[in-house]
Amino acid sequence: MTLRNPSTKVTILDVARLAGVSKSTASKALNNQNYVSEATRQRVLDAAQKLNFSPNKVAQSLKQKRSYAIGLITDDLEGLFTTSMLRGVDEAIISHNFNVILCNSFGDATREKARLEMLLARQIDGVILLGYKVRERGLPALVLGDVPVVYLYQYTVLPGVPSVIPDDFGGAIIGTQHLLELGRRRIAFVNGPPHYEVTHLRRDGYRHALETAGKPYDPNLVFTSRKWHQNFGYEAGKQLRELAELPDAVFCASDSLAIGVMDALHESGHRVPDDIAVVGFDNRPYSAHQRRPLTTVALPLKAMGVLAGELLIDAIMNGTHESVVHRVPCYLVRRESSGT
Amino acid sequence: MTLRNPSTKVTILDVARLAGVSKSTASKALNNQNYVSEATRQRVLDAAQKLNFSPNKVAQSLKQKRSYAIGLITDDLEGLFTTSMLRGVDEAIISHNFNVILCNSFGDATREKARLEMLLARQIDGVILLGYKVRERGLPALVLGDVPVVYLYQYTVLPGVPSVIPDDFGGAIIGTQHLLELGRRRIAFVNGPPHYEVTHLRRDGYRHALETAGKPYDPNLVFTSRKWHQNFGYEAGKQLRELAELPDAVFCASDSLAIGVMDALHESGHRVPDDIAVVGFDNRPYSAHQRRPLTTVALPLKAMGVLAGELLIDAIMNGTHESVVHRVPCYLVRRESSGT
DNA sequence: ATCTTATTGGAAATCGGTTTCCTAAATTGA
DNA sequence: TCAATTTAGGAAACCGATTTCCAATAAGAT
Repeated sequence: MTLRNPSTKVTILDVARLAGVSKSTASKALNNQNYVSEATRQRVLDAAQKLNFSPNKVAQSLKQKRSYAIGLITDDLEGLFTTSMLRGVDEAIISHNFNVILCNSFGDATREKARLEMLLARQIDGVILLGYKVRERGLPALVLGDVPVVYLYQYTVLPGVPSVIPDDFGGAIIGTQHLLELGRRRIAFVNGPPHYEVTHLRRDGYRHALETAGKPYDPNLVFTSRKWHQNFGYEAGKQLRELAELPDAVFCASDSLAIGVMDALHESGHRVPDDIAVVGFDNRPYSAHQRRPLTTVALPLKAMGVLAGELLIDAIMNGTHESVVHRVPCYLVRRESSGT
Repeated sequence: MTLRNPSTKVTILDVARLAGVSKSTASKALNNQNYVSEATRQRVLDAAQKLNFSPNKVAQSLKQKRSYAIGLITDDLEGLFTTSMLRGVDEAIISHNFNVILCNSFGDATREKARLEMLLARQIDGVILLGYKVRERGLPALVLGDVPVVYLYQYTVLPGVPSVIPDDFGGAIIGTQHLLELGRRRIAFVNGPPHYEVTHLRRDGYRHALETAGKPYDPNLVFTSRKWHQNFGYEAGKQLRELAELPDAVFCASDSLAIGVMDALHESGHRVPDDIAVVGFDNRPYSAHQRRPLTTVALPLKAMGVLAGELLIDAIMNGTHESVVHRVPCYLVRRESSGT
């Protein structure tokens, strides 16, 4: 495709000439500035329209020292969660006429530094650092000037830098309460590996919801699997079904674990949700398409992206930096595995 | 984070002054141009180093009329496939010192046009259109000037525009041959909805591989499901297990279908892969974590992204536009569901 | 009718680089 | 030794906008 498009080459000078005014007047008219009469403004606007004029953003950036672009560095572009957040960020900032410049650092500190430097050379107005892995603290401070930063899906201890993460504790409460409201009495909990912080938060939420409802927290009903994989959920499910008295519900710290648990229950002839209700956590895309579609506590990924984008825009426009950790509430997605 | 970073504000003039030369000489020295003595070049380089100088890309872009940025518009940022391709693109172009500006069009033509115009205003050097949905042909031609375009994961009929798609036909041959090589004789095929082009390509590949091996193509062994979901694979699996003589292998047109099929087989006590081997198509992230990890024909998503990036860079640098459809070969991922 | 004060619009500077063009010095050739 | 050529480096134009500053005109006040 090499079709000539004249509009690409139209400059403000062409518009000015057609309107019979100077470059500066044209600029003022186009930017709704004062000191230009309504009549000439209209002439300029008409001329711009006629020529299909679109200002060269590069030239604008150079003069205004604002590029209307933000950099987004992720350490894992293949991650399942990344994209939803990306989409949220894009949605939030595009409405302010900003754009995202995307980079993948592969979680490598050297590469991350190189990307940051490249982004700064492009005069980006802000940065979102999206990632799972813990970033070496202080690194961005080394490179960044007065460019605001927001951490997404990750904590930071840097002063003046907000971070946006899911409210795992609250999410676990939502999941547990859902089961309680359905009238379930003995609710087991299948947790992920203990070296993740989320596992503690989710278990605490489960416990909190139980105790708030006046139910005792029974450690015998809590299972811990070594990994997040479905296979480990299957193992947990096998343990579960060997309990003297089968619980009437299981809350799992992830969808993959929940699917494994359902698999084990199905194998032993237990019916989901009739005999035992199952609720997961994360809202993975495939969870809707299980034989028994999975009720789950969804991570507010898109909302997190939107919030991160808005925080950044706010910091750029109004200079507001607060090192607050924003925990975005999770929400329940009801499907068949928990009954009705 | 509002730490002051002096390096951001260093201009080439500062470098020139420190080196005791003019702006123009400094520029020539930094860009390895002729007409500058080795001694002064060294002085300039040293000065630049000392001041930690990094040229303002915006200013460079303005003069050079090249932004070293490409636009990538996707119609589905949440799609599971998108990210791997994104990563490939990023990897390919970053090595040429280009960056990706990312936009989501949600498959909406109006929005896509708006994004394209914004990207063009940013003086991007090329565009990758990534998407599932069929794009209204001619649209980009309307907006784009002489900016090269590459279609990714999608055909185009536009002249001079290359597209990069997976080789579904070849992939189906690979999957079928794998089963043949394992000694399987009666190989069934579970296909997706017939209104997709891939379903025909994949079935044709299956058929081609069979016939090349001297095996007859038996329509009774071919099942067509109405949707791609796992549940529809489960239904196909139920039909399959009611055949008078059970096949010793099933090749499925997608991983989700394959997982449903395995589910049905497990339910009726058939063992995978002992009684019947199962191979999927797509290599979805979750396929590795099934109770019986799924052997599958992987879509070369990252490689496709890399190729698209390289084609675009080539078009930008050397002006090579060919409207070729590049079919990138799929590859086999061996796991337990097909045995060893 | 005259002086002041807003309005309006243009000339020129600016952003930070690259590139063209020109001059002075050094080198080469006859 | 002197003209012709190369080489090195600087002055200035340029990319395409915005923005400051200034001048001309119109409006308002006395």
